[in-house]
Amino acid sequence: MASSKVRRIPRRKPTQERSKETVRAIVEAAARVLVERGYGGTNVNRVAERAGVSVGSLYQYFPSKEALVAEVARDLAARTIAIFQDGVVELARLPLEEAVRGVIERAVRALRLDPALRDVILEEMPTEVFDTREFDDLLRDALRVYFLYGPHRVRPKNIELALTILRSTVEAVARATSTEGFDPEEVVSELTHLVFGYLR
Amino acid sequence: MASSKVRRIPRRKPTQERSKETVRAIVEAAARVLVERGYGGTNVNRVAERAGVSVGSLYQYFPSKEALVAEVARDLAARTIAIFQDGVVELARLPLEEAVRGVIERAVRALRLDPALRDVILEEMPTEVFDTREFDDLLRDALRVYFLYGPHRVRPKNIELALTILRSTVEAVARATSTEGFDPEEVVSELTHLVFGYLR
Amino acid sequence: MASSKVRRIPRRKPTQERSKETVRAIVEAAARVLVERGYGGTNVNRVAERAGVSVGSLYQYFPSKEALVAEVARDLAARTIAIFQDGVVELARLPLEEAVRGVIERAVRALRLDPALRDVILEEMPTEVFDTREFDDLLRDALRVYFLYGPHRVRPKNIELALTILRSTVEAVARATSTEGFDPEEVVSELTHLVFGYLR
Amino acid sequence: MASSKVRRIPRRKPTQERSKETVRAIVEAAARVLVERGYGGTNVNRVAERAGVSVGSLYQYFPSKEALVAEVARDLAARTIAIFQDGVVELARLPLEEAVRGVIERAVRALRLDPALRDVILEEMPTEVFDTREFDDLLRDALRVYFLYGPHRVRPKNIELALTILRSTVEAVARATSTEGFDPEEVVSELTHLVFGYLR
DNA sequence: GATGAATGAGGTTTCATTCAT
DNA sequence: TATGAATGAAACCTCATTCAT
Repeated sequence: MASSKVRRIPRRKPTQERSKETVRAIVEAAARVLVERGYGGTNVNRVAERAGVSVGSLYQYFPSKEALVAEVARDLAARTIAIFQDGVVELARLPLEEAVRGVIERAVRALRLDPALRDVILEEMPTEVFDTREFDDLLRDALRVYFLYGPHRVRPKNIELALTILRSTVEAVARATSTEGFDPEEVVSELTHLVFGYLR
Repeated sequence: MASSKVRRIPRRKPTQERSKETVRAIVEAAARVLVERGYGGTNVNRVAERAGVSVGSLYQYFPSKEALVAEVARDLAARTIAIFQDGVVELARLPLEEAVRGVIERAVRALRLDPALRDVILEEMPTEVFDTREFDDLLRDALRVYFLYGPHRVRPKNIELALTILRSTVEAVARATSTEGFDPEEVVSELTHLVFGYLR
Repeated sequence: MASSKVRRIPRRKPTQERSKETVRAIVEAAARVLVERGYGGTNVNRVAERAGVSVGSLYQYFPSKEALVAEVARDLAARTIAIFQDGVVELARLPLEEAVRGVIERAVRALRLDPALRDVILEEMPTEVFDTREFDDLLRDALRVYFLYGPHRVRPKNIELALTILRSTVEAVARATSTEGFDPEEVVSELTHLVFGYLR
Repeated sequence: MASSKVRRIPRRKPTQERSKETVRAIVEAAARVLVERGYGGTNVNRVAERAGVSVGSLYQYFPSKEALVAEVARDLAARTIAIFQDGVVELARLPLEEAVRGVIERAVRALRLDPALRDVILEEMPTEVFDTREFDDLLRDALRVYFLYGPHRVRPKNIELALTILRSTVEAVARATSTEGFDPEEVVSELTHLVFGYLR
């Protein structure tokens, strides 16, 4: 039970160049170890060794093992969101159907970032450490535009259910097709079909 | 990672009545502890105590902790599959669209079984311990009938991709709507819409 | 032939017996290590090794290092109090002056129990771990009888101050004379003089 | 432990003004941290931070943690002794009884200096770090005058025992009455009574 | 001189597993 | 068969100390 007693927020902001490098090395090492050995096979000594620093250094920047893996998760989430949001402003100018397709496209591209690490984070990490709500909400909100701007054309009555269905569908399909050898463009096309087919 | 060194198959088949009861008590206790404390908070002593037996007894039936949690997962999978397959014979006689709806209905009903335990198993348990491929394949195969019996009506060209999409969609939606307060009938309706909308 | 069926070796040591022995061995080992290496030089591995058990066993009976040293302190306190209270009933029948002398005698005898361990406990152990209030209060109460039963003969006006003075004096003197080579009988005589000289 | 391997004497004498300030800041910070967190909760990083200097600077003036806390203890002892010895010359001119009272008065006043810090030093600090013998001897010597200058009036035969008793009594009472709300003048009066009552 | 990042030995604690009874 | 005391490897974390900048 690592639940509530453990600090999960970085102890200090690294101000100097050397520190930043060390922090980056630690987080990267942690990500690699997580992918290679799974959550259970990851321990702070292994991470420190892999990062080429001492455990002491690791603990100078992360107050606990949980804080470290949380940072790895936070980092992946941030990069995921960055991809998702890249060029999202331009979508507003496009016709609605292209906008939705743009949202799906970005979701698929974003979730193709480091699927192995994502798997470890989502499937092995204790739930308390990190939750994916931020990206989920973002995706939900992005899909919501369809309902807001074209409500007359939408078939589903229960909007909340429809949003839950669409959000989980897009995410699940994007993830399910990220590890195996599917062509992302094709996936986006099919997902767009799926979404419009559902709404009409 | 204790992955490959550990036996995951029960040491012996319990033949006597008393043994069966003990095994059942242990597996149930393990399931409850897993839900209550998460994978990390579950240990064999806790499970044994909860089951009202000694650790020694536990190890008489399960050669390792991994074997025990694998059994919990296997048990949930078996019960899930049982629900899914219940009345599946009758579906063969129905018109295709009703058959598909029947498949979705069963999938939704099956995945509504013990969602809390399912979450722990899918989201916290080391991947090696158990994989869900069995149910995944079953669902995939069930949906495949649609392609086999009515290929002329199906829009997607890439059958494997389509199957992957449908399988992950049905499962994701069923799970996403199982913990929150959605009406299963409505979920089935919407999912059916989704599937047919996608295929046409 | 009754001979050969008779067990000559006990089938088992009663399990509670075994545990008690282990606990006793651990507490005793801890006391010895504390005396030999001081509080800072005491660690659970050292204690376990000295007790001839594993760390695991130690943690089966004591949830933390603190709990262990607290038990050592508690144990010494209990033995101290036992000596102090031994024959205290008889004192009630004696003339008051002899009763007071009896109290002092018992205090001196009690505080001569394991002075080296007492020193470590009182002078190196974090205050939170254990406080000596129990014995202090006992001694204070015992001396109080003098004030209750012979108030007319007592000089001090401020009873609380007088009790604080007497209690700390008796304890300090008993401890100061326990490690060096003073004759306990002489110490008791002198302390009795001190107390009566103070009160008159 | 670490007792004998560690330097306990300052690395260098601070000759410059700035250095002296730094040293003072460090010692004061250490004293405050010791009082606030106890011996176990005190570490050099915490002290350095509190003093507003870097650990590196701290180690420029104190070769080890032990040397630092020893300096804190030494400092308190020096200040204690300074108070005790203040005006001690005048006592020589007074009648013996007033001289003894003067000694007691000074002891009580001296031991009322920073009782919280004194408690930490005496009750939590490893014995090797610092011993209180200096002040003890001073007090013992001061009380000895009574025996030297007026031996005919003294009741106790065993002078060493009597000195041990008086020294430990005065110190224990002074300390026991320093933290609670007792009037120092009253304490001095009572202690004087105690001493004379004992000697006669 | 001053800084504070880095070190790593050493401490506490957990828990899967064994085995004598 | 059942028990549960015992084991000990392995994990997490701290903090006195050093040293490049």
